[in-house]
Amino acid sequence: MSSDFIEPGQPIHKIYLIYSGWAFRYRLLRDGRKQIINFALPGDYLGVSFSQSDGMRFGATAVTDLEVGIVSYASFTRAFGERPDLAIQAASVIEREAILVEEALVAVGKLTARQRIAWLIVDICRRWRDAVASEDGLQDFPFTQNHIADALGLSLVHVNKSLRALKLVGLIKIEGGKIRPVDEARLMRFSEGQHV
Amino acid sequence: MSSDFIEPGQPIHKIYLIYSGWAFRYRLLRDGRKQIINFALPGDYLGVSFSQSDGMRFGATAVTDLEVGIVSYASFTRAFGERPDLAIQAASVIEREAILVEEALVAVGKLTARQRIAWLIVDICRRWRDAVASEDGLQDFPFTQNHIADALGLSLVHVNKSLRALKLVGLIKIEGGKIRPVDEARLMRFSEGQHV
DNA sequence: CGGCAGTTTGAATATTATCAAGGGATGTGG
DNA sequence: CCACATCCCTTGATAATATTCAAACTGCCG
Repeated sequence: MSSDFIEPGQPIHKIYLIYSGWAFRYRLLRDGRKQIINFALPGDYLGVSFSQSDGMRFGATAVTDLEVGIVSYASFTRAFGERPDLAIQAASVIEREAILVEEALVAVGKLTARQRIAWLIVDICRRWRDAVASEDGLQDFPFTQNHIADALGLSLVHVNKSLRALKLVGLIKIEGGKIRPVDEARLMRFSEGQHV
Repeated sequence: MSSDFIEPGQPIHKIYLIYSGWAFRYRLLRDGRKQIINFALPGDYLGVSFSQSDGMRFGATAVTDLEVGIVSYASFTRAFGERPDLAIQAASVIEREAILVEEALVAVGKLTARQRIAWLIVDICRRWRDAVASEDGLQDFPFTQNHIADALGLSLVHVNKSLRALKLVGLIKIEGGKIRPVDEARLMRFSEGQHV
């Protein structure tokens, strides 16, 4: 019961647009470990691609219940014949996602465990605000510590200890199992290595 | 004398196509460290983008002497009016690069230092072969250990020690300061965590 | 020759992973 | 309703991995 809706290696046939809920895109290693490439929230697309390949290079898993729009890959491709400007839209989608992945690479490559976690929380909150425009900010941080570990290149145990440390210094709260930033600006500065 | 030809933060005005030579794309952290996002070799584009932004999100540095083709961003944008199919080409360029970055994220997130280095060498060799089609394979691995460190999220010292370890077990050679794979298939298996 | 960029090494330290175990909440079948 | 399983979180101890610091060596070039 892995709630995958895209399986790595499967032929490409659909593009998904998330209406509500959370998901993530991941790649599998040969030994079964997974690296989460990015998290997807309402407004994000999954599966947009111009390159023919044997099958999906990644998998996608639902984290919560999900409402999605689905476009068959065939009609996606066909659409460019009639409305070539759509290609630019699609390219923008790919590019936006690529920028996210680049930022994840910087975080995983250069930041400490605590900074990475801070970065992820801030990034999720910012994207939630941009996409859903709730002035309240993010109500529920929907990921488990295991998700965080798989996304940030850390072990589950170390994620847990780092979260407690962040909580201890007052950068985050954990209420009812849910992570919340206390002061997002401060958390962001911390993730950028400035003293808090 | 940093040989940057794209400066982070500068307004976008040009797209580069590399004819010959090596370069890399990087992001700066606030404390001055840099994360190399990807290496670029002949046939690779730098600066292709559909999203308006205040300035380049990354910098690009020449590693060797470089021959490049340059297209102004204005004419790049204009071209889509006349030849909308070009948008698909450009999107493919962005997507291909995004795939590289995803693979780097997996390597940095999940592999040991030695495996990361092996992965990078194999990746560079493969792309060289695909782009330049020299049956000889890569003559010169053009990067310094510092470049490798900045690309893989490792310290210079650790890169050095890992390289010697790879040399010791016969996975690579270092001749005249140049790194070369001994057996690329074996190196690839090693980077994937299978016993060599 | 002197300087510079790149590489190499050892020692001490810090960060992170692994192993092992247990706790709390939730759900399901008997 | 209880017994059991499962998933997620938590903690401590130990080991592996990587960083930092300091120093020195190399080849090359002006």
